[in-house]
Amino acid sequence: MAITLSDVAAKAGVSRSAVSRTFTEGASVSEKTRKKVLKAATELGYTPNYIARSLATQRTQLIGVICNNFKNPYLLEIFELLTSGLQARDLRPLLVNLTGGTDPEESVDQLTRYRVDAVILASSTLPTSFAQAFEKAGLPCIHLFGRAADNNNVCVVGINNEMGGEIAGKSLIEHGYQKPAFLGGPASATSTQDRLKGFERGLQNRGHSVAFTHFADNYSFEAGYDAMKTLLADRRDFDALFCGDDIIAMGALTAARENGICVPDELGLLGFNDTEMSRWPGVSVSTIAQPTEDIVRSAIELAQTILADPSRGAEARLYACKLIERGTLKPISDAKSR
Amino acid sequence: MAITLSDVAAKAGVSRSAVSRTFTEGASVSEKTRKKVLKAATELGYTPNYIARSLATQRTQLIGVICNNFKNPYLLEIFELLTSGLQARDLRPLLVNLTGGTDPEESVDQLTRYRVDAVILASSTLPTSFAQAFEKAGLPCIHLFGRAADNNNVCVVGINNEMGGEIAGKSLIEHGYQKPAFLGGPASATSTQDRLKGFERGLQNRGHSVAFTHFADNYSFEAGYDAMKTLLADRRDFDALFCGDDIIAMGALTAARENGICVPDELGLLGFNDTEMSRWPGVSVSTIAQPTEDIVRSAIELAQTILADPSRGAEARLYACKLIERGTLKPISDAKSR
DNA sequence: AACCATTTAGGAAACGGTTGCAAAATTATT
DNA sequence: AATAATTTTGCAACCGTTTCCTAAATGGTT
Repeated sequence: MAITLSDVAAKAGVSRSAVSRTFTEGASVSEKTRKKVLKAATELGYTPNYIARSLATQRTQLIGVICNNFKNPYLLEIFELLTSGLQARDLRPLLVNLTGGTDPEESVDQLTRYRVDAVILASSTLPTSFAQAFEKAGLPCIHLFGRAADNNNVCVVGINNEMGGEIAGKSLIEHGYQKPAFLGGPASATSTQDRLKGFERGLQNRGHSVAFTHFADNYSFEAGYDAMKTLLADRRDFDALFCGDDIIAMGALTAARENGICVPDELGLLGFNDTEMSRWPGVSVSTIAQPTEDIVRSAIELAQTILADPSRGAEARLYACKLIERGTLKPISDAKSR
Repeated sequence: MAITLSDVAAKAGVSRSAVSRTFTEGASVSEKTRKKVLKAATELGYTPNYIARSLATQRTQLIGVICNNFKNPYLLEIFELLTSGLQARDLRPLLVNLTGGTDPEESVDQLTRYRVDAVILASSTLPTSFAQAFEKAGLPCIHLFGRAADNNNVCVVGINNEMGGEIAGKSLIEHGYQKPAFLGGPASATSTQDRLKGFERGLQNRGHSVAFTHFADNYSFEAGYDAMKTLLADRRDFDALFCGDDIIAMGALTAARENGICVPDELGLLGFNDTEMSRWPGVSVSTIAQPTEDIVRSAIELAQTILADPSRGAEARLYACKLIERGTLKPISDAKSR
């Protein structure tokens, strides 16, 4: 039923090689035969079979994309960039959802079977060992938003989370808060760990320290909301909260308002990621922005580079992040801070 | 470098067929050879090559998934269900992002090249002609949340949008609103068109009519917010608003509050989809729920059924939807309505 | 017109599996 | 123990491409 190369070759009166070449970028065919082939191909309605091609070329143009948090709208922004970026380069995303069973072996197998050219790990909560499992299996892996440990051999594209935390700490103090606390994502997430570390440093540099640390169960509204409720029920003493993600900040903000707490006067709130939601009128949470677009683009480019030259070593590309001031921070006091 | 079937066969001292059979569900191999093969395979670290297998079997186990609105968090809920549902059945989603250039031909080509077994069109805004383009190309297509036109030959799994609209109309009246208006998604979306139709009918049945209709540019917070701002600036006369989606309702709600309008007393608000966000404390928008989980599961099952029996005709599976009462509708007046 | 340098074309062997078929091995039946 | 029925095995062809290699065609020089 399906039209193949041979059908086109027969109809055009040329060899199969000739047909193959017309559909291969940069192959040598005369203008005359190309015309003939193209004509026959459109008449027959031929579409090249990339599965067969992949078998012959040992390249699938498939990129495995691994995700594990579908509760965070930020993922959607990443998806949008990732999918459009990949397909603009003639690559196709093959999705793996890790929610539920987080077994590296299983997902490695899934993707190896399809011989994906590379894997993009789109998660800040997975340990570096996860990415290494892919490398070990011979799959080039790029850990998007991962931690750039110095001893490992896997590519990372993201930000310096410690720096992000430091900026957060510095900013809260500058905006006149005295007892800043930390509400991270899950304690096991490297992003949370690193942001906390930087946060502590940022506060110490200014002679302060973190009031307390608390971890939400995951990066979601609900987790942020519940965590804040707990903090308030426990009557914890704090006047500012650095949250591990905008969605957590959003949950915390809602809980705070429900308890009649005035943001930003009684409580300063800082999120992370500068998601679209944080910009919404009526929400307007101040946040630490990472250049998501640059990061995703860079990751895709890096993937291509590695494919072109597999001997290339691992590389970390870390971008700077910056404070975005919105409604959940009180204005910097006229004292000569800064 | 990569281990192949032949390597395993050689090591195990059996034929290539024997190895193939051990890795094929339900093929005939003796326990003895299976053991030998498995042993050799694990020692060598063999992983079957699904690309090669696909070429031989004419089945890729790939399902094309097409999306076009990454601004709506509802999509994330769908993704979660879709990806986990597919991989539970040993199918893999191959993503196509339609945002930007919405060219059917192009995406048909992309997916035909990879010989996906079927296509799931996850969008309520695309015309039915889009789905038909896939069918014409020989790709079984399931239009998730699509319109079930009676004359077409493509599968649809979703809800009866007219019925959803009718429930909305009925509910607004029952809750005591007098001048209900309609704020849909883009006017070109079949879901919006059908919901409007049902809405009008629902109102008429109770002796009312729609105050006016307005269409947001797309299914997004921003579009809902902007639309509401326009309506308010124009001093439109309405006391209830049926929105085409929760995210639009959310934008509208925010705009209304900014203008000091009291919801639900001065303005009733009704969303659609019962998204997680609509349940958030502090948001709590009343909404029309569709059984998303059932719908997605059903779509996947239908895909499998069609694959098993390609001669099967098109089929529409429409689910009922229902009102979820939350904070944006005033309580039903003690008058004897209902 | 004869020669050489370049392009272009075709044949055939991969790529890594599956599967129909016939032969071999096993098990069941008498 | 011989035979029949059944299961297991291996061979070889095939799935739809690419690509190396050699041969043919083309074009440019003298």
